[in-house]
Amino acid sequence: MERQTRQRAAIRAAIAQAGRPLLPQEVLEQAQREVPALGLATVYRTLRSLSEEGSIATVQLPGDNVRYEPAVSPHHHHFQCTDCRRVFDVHACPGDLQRLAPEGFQIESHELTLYGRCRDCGAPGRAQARADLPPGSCAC
Amino acid sequence: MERQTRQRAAIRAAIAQAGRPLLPQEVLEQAQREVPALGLATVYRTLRSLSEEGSIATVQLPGDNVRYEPAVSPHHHHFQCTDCRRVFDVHACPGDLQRLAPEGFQIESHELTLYGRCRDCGAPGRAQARADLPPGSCAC
DNA sequence: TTGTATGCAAAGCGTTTGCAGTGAT
DNA sequence: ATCACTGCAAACGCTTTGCATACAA
Repeated sequence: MERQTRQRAAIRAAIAQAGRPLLPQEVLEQAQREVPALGLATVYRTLRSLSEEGSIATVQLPGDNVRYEPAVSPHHHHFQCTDCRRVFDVHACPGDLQRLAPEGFQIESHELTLYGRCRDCGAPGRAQARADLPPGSCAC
Repeated sequence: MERQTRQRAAIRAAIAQAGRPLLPQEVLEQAQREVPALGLATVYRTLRSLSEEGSIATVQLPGDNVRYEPAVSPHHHHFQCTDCRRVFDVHACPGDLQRLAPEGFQIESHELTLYGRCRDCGAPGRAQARADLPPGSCAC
């Protein structure tokens, strides 16, 4: 059975209070304010077990490391800022994606990631967007 | 300037003839049938330069390693079979995604990945889907 | 007391880089 | 003859694992 430890509580709290999906390293830094001796291996082990028990959800963005967020929202997508790289929840969904599938392909689920400028970073100016994010710009 | 080598030709050919996005390791194995002494580092370096010059495109699926495909289609998405893990192009796009963004967020591009059963694998039966793919099933 | 959880360090895995030798121009 | 390209091995960043210790239960 699971044991209640200071480390586990700190990790839970870090994710619950972040307001956005966190990288394991970010979870570590946040949780260390509570438990300074906390190790990264413990963070990874705890994130895995919390994820398996359904307490937290993984956020997988194309070409980026896994992030974790509270497992509250039923279905949503994500927005990543091309400038500050932070990730935000998007509580909307295009819906009806089965129509996009080729003949004979049955869709069970989907992942959508939006890229652009977040509210803080504003429109692209002298500080241009990092070039190492997915292109995919289209007029759709 | 760029030089034409057997290695580069073999790598180009591997991607051009694959018919689906390939992992670097798959590119290596295919290209080694032409140039047995080919090294993985050369594959990575060549994939990068071909990608930068626009000859090939990167395919980044959430939580999976980068794949490469010919840079032909202008804008499309991908379908990954939850059974055989293969990736297929989807030449369709939901479009008009700006409406999904929160106030103040400007969308520049997007990535969409569809998951389900490909034509070959059919509906889920006794051979159940691998559990290590993104969930995200919804009624949208 | 018992055994899970922890911290540290080492190992894995995919990818990148340093360097000397190879080969296209 | 140049100098970009190649192969090998070492280095890297992120994640996982081995092992002895710490601490909930």
